[in-house]
Amino acid sequence: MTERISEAELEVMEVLWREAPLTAADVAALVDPARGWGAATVKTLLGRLLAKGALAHEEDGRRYLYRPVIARADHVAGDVGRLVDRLFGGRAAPLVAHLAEQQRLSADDIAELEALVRELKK
Amino acid sequence: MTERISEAELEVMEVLWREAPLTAADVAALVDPARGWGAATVKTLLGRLLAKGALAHEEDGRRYLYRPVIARADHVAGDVGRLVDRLFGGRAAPLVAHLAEQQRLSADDIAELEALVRELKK
DNA sequence: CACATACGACTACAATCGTAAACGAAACGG
DNA sequence: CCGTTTCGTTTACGATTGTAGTCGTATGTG
Repeated sequence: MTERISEAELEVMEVLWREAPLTAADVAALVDPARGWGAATVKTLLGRLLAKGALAHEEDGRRYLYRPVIARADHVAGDVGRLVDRLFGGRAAPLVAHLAEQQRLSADDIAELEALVRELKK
Repeated sequence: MTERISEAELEVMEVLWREAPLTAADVAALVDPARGWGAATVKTLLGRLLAKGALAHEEDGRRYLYRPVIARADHVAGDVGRLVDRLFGGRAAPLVAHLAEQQRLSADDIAELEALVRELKK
């Protein structure tokens, strides 16, 4: 469960977080076509994710139905946490400041942020 | 310049972003002791960073003085950008919301954020 | 029932990464 | 001047990652 999920593996997880359980063929059909993956590649990734404990499978006749074991939010938290530790000394505020500087915040985002801050202050 | 910098390599970059130029020995002496790296490991990493174009070196007698070619802010922007794309659909606001939910924002952070929002709104 | 097919398991293989050791040349110390 | 230390360069080697291919078997099809 503490195993890291690679970039390519994440693509597979995203599919299963969106909808599960699915067969390998289903997953292959649903991954971003831009990846250009064949069925074999998806099968490899499913196998690795099983080994990592990120997925579980239940038998359905002669094939498997895959479902996520870890929640997306948990994965995201781990990834974000590592980034914050690595680049921002473990503090979140500097990350927000960075986002602001990079103009990655639209007017809507800022409005949203404002509401968020109001909420947090309570 | 567009080459990715790995986790271990980043440790070396951090030293040189803090102070440069430095010799390989200096860098080895300044990396986080928790890494437990020998001089050889640091030399490998410096070599790889040179190959990636993240560092440059100038001769100083028979050894080199290393200095960053890419700015820390640029690296951070790239890393954060990739994370935002990968996990938050390219939008920064959901990341901030995530940080809030994870209680990764202290009271001070929130105050800082508030000031930031006020600034952004102008 | 024979054969094509669909599946999962196993194998492959180059690139990157983490972590060094080996080697060769230059320089310093005595 | 000769051995020792110091550098940078080259080589090493297992783990992970990206991207499949192969193989054996269960299955559906005619």
